[in-house]
Amino acid sequence: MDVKTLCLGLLSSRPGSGYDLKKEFESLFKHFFPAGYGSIYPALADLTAQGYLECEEIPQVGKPDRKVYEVTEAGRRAFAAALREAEPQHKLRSEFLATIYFAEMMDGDHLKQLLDQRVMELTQAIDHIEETKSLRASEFPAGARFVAGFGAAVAQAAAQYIAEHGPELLKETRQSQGKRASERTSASPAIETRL
Amino acid sequence: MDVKTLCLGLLSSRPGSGYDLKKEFESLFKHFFPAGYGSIYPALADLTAQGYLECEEIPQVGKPDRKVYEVTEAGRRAFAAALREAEPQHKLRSEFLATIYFAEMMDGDHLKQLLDQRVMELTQAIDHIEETKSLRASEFPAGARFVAGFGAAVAQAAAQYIAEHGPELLKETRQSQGKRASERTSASPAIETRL
DNA sequence: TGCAGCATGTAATTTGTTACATGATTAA
DNA sequence: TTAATCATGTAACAAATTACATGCTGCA
Repeated sequence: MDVKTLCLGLLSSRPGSGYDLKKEFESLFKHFFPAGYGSIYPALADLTAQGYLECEEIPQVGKPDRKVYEVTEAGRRAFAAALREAEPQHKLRSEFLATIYFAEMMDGDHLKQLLDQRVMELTQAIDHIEETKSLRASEFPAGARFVAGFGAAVAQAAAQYIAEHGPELLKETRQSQGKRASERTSASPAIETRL
Repeated sequence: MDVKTLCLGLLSSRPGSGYDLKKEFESLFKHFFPAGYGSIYPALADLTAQGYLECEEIPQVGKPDRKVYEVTEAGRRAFAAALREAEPQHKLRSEFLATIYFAEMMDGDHLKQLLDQRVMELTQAIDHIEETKSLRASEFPAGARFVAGFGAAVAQAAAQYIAEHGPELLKETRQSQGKRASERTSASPAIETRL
């Protein structure tokens, strides 16, 4: 399951352009399957070359022709097959957690800032989900509702965990900070930060 | 924050080989920052070339020399800087959610199987976290505890959500399945499944 | 006898991100 | 006048995954 397959799936409900798809990705998949133009446009070109999409070019003034893609019968079958076959992965790559793992090597202010930041992002994600739900209320099928609810529930749990355990972490690391400060060698300015 | 940086960070606590690091990744970062040998070995080579690590080769019989890496002072500073600079991302790519989004196009049995599978994986993840905690109880610093707790809390919430809302989803899609079956065109066998 | 664990690495491939390239319209 | 929206794409780059390549030891 990649961006290509997802484009095909979205176009199975209704035809649309690459630009439209990008917006769908933003509103529907933003938090668990983001995609940029750089993935979407090539995906559409590939799918068309494979005969899974057909493209109608609608001339426009002042902007590039709008290319509206529509699924072919073969495309529909291919997508159904992809859904059937899928052994769907759930891949997380969290620099946030990786950083926090090293909390004891960080200074307290920075750590606090990271935690606050993350809570804010989670809150925003929840708001975004609610917003999408209400904007699209009329056309929100069961799968979409489930997924949106899932995202909100998980984000809620994450935010709650940070709120509950963040202060504790801050306290614990501040103490080891103190210890470390006295052990500290000389100050070391101007370090390149990129490895 | 990439595999390279993380290797440096892990080696800041204690020296070790690529093989050792792989095991650390498995026990500590498995669920939010997995890494294979294919990323770790090149990372160690790069870090050594940059002067952030030093390598001691310990001859062994029957197996390749064990290469034990140790952080240099420059490496320590570089890692501290990386922690300071980081604007850590939290990236999720869930084929699972993407697939579920299209629940209505799937058959009920398959959908149920996907949900059950996911719950099982989440349960396993929670078990794995508990196991790691108890195995390493003695050397589990504040950051590690926070991260482990975070993972468990979020996985718990996810499993709970599926348990609570899965049946509902199954019911809703089974109905539209019925509708769809009557609308269905001809049977279509032997479809290539890879796009 | 066979598998898991120890131990290293390279190379090809896949996938996606970021930057580049262009340019009109409309609302604040 | 400045930013956002509409609208398309390519090319270079980054990063990680997968497959390949090798081979001993110890346990069941």
